[in-house]
Amino acid sequence: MSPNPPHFLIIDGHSLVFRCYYGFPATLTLPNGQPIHAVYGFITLLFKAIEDFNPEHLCICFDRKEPTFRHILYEAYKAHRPPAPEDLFVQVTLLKELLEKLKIPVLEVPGFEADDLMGTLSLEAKKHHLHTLLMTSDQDALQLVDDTTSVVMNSKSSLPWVRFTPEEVQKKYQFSPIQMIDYKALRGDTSDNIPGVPGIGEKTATALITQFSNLDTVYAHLDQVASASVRAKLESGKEKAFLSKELATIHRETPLPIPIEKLTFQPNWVEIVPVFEAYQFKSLARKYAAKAPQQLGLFGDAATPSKPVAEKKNSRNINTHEELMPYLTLLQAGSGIYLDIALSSETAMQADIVKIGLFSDKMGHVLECDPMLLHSLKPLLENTAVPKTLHNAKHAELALKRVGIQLKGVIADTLLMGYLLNPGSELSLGTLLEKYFPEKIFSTPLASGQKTWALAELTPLLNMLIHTQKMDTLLRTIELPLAHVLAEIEYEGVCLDTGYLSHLQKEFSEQMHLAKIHIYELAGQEFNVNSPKQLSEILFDKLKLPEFKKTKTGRSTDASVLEKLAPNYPIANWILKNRSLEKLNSTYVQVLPTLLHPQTKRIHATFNQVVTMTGRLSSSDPNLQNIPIRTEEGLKIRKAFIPSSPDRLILSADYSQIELRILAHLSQDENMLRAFKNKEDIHESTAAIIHNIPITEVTKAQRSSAKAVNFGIIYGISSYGLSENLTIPVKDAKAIIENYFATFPRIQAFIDSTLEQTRASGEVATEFGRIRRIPDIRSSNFSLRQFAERTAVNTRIQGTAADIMKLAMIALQTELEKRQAPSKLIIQVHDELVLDVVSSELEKIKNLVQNTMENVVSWSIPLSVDLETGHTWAEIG
DNA sequence: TGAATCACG
DNA sequence: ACGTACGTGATTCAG
Repeated sequence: MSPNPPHFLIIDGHSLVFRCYYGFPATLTLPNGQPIHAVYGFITLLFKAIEDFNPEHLCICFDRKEPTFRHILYEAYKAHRPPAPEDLFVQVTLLKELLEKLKIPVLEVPGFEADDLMGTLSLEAKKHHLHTLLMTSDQDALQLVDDTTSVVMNSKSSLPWVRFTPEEVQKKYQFSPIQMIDYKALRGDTSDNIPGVPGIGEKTATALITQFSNLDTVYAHLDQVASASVRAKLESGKEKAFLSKELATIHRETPLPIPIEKLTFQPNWVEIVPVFEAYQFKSLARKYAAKAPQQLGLFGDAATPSKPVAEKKNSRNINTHEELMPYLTLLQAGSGIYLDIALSSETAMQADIVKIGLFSDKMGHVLECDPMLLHSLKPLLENTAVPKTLHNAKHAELALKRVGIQLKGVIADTLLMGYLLNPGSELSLGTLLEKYFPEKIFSTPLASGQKTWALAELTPLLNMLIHTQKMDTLLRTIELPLAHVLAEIEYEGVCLDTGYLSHLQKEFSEQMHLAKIHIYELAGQEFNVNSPKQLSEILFDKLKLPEFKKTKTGRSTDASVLEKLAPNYPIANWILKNRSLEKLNSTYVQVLPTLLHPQTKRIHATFNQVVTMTGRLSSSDPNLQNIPIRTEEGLKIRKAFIPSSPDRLILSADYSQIELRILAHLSQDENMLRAFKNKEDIHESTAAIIHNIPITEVTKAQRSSAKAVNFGIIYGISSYGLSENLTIPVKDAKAIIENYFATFPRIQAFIDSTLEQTRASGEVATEFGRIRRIPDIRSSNFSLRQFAERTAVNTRIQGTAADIMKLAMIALQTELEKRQAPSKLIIQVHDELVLDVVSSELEKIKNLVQNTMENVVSWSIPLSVDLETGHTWAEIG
């Protein structure tokens, strides 16, 4: 697909080759043994980019070894950078040779960096009415972004590239591209050895730029800087700041030895393919050999015509209301549609709908989306009687809901089907198509028109596979309805007390500063406490503290080690303190306010339904399932989560001991069943039974050890694991476990029969028929087999609990909708549901939530739910 | 990008 | 004799 205005693709050669050097396996070599993986990676990505962006102009820029004006300005520029590996240097030379053979324009100018060339070329491009794409992973280039210039970076996710427009830069960094320079001037850049203002970090720099907009204004209004310490740092670092600004500024007046008109590239495959073959780039040679006689086509290899090629003839674009109406009438009366809602970005809460693909009765259509057209589709999309099949209906539902359309009639979702059939694997539509129809040929990524066709191909097969594995009920009564519940939760979002968070930020920073003073004092020097490597050198080499634990690469400094050191060495305590604050600060305090949605001013996390191996949900951007609760400091973060208005409250409802209750039900252990029926404290009862004493005589230590064993059972117990957890000798742990199984023989039997079934079938299933394959259960490798055994036991319990929670969520959401209750579900944390409740209906909602959650199944044990209400999520009562 | 670390259930 | 608790996601450093 060619973008509308002609494009100029400019590549930062060293940046890309550096990435490829680390990003591609170093196994590829020339016949003489010379590694060539970085060259191969570079060429692969280059041609991928040419395919994706179809640029009219192209140029690869390289740095030169001669000093630049920056070195003259500042001796230390790029000084502390560790030298690149020798082998990388050789590959750069090989790459330049290859580029010459391929007739790809290369540009380098002595005394200037690739950045300066890119800046100059992009400016030049404007005069020629070209849009510029700068491909680099160097953040410095972001300062060049404007309305006709964007930066393209490699991405690990499903999309190969991320494109930064001015809006994207603003979103990510909170300031405009040009302010990037002022930001760097303050903050510095360790990798280039740009000093910045000493003591000013990422956070302060961002705050200053947001307040004052640029460096000059900061210094013109120093008196307005709130913090006295920051003001002092700015004053003493003024010279460095302005020097840094010069160093960070890309020079856009580089003399160009070649006119821009000459920097073009039209691939001549007949010439290029033999070059690939000579370098033994076999897959590239094969890929482009097919294209040698013709230009790049939508469906790739034309020598093997297959269904999509035929389908394409049946596909047409609809662009006007008049074209759409007769077709709509047909669809309303038809047997159902395959639907693809294409969005402008991955995040459905922010993206615009750009295209809609429809496929029915072997006819495919793609609508270029505008608000009018979308409105015409509303009756069809909201019609429950028109069955719809999508890939990721939750995503589509969310995007449509934002434009006032409530998607209804979803009867199948290939994403959810793929997940049930293969939890834990990659599930994009293209991947599924490749997996289930390896013989079909299609372009990657799938074009809009192909997506609905892929849905139509995949759905019958996936349905059949779901049916043969007896997961129809699981799909239709749990996963499909849950997708709707999650869409509602994500759409609703959560409110945040940002004023409180910025106050917390100050508090944490002060405490961290204090902790660092003590650490440096005790260590006798300053160092990066966040670097496990530097820390272990200080602790174990310099201070000669005892070593307790190793990691793959060195000596562990994790919390368990530091806790062992703490009684004798105060530095360990300060490090622990600093670490936990650093964690809370960087993961939550700093990040949460930046994730507020620009319109709703709420946090809209994603609740992912297709990630885990066990059937649990996961949450991301942000992860709302690991908001702190266990420590006093952590709990302060939970206080930032507040109801959406003053007349509302946060209601939290959590299942009490759901996993142990499931264990009691599955094992039918009489003692455990009785304890739950009698509403006893399960860990205390366990201790009483183990020691054969009355419950009233159980000591705290006995209870806590019984608790560890109970958890151990859920995790698939091992004597070593228990010994680590209780910090006791392995043989003591072993004795405890043996005694436990002697006392609870049914639990031993439950584990044994789980393993037996798993060994027989190679898979384990929850009570609702969710399947996880455990091939390693038959492994001859002891360690793998043991791991598989623990996994099998745990999955049966954890997965069943996840299924129960999902059922409860669906039942609850259904009832809330039926009542048109203003109270909303906002968060799920595995065994806990959080609601934003209108105070006036609090009692009604509390009853509803408790009854729904407790009665979702009627098994041998009662389910029990604890409710708590508060003005924040921190359970302040 | 992988390893180490740590937040949650 | 083996070598470790189960399931997630985010941040940081360093290559």
